[in-house]
Amino acid sequence: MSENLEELSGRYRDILRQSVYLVRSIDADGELSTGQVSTLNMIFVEPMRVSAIARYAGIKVPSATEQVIKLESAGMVERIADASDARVVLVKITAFGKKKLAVANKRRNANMAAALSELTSQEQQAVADAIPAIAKLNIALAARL
Amino acid sequence: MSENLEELSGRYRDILRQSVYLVRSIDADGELSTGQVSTLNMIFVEPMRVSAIARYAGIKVPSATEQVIKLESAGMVERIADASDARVVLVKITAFGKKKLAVANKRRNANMAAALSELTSQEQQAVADAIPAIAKLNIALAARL
DNA sequence: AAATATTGTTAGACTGCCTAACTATGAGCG
DNA sequence: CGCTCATAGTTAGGCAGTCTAACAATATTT
Repeated sequence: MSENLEELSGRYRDILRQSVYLVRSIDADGELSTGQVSTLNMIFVEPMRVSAIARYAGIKVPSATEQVIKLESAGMVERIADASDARVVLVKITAFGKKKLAVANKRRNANMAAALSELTSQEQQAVADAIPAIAKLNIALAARL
Repeated sequence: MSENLEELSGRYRDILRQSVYLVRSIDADGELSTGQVSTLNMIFVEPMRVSAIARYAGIKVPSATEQVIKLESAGMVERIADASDARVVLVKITAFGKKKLAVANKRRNANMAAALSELTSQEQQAVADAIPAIAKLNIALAARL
């Protein structure tokens, strides 16, 4: 089993690396970068701290600050104060940001759906079945950081 | 079906985005960057052209040239001429490069294998089963570029 | 009240990607 | 043959996104 896991690790890492480049390339010509879409998705429901954004995005706080500044100057988020702690900056999505995000998500999902449609239904099912396992795998990976 | 695909697209993109930052973070403290490991893996068996490296890595030729130059100055690859076409540069891994790659791969695979070992065998199987489908999906994505 | 910790920003540097322009070689065609 | 066009790779310059280190402002602890 241990040997199988080593081998599976290698193959999974390969496919993942490939996916990364492809998704980045395909998303490249949009108005919003991948990181911006992630950030907007994160704060869609409720405002988040800069530090929380950094943690969830897997980047350091100064990098998150930068992203937020860019989004703010584009009018897609606003920085609001936290009532209970004056050090904290809460990042809130604006109506304009929601609109932009919807467009970006739609385009990205359409691209992915078009690619998925070229798979057989068995293959689509295999991808769908793997998602919960990958989610769990990601939690295990995150714990190793 | 179309609606299912949209939904699957969103979920798959989410999980992928998450995976990307996790793998990047986990691999970060090694001596070789992710891109360098990819390149060395590609040319492990036989030398490849710069253009082929670029294509497989999903980057442009000048970026591949850059990577190759770095690997060359680190002594991990050498550039050799193609006998049948003087324009072509073949990139060949050196013994030192193989050694470095083995270390990097071992560490990366160990990290991944440790995470995979926390999954049930059904979940591991689901990941393994999805890999061919994702490979095909990636080809479909690549065709949209 | 003072020392320490936390939150976020600023400054400066680095990596890795891009496009555009260039050199050198090969291929097609009169 | 020699001209034109295509292909392979490099060089140059620029940009986005990340990092660490140092800082300011506020909270918490002692």
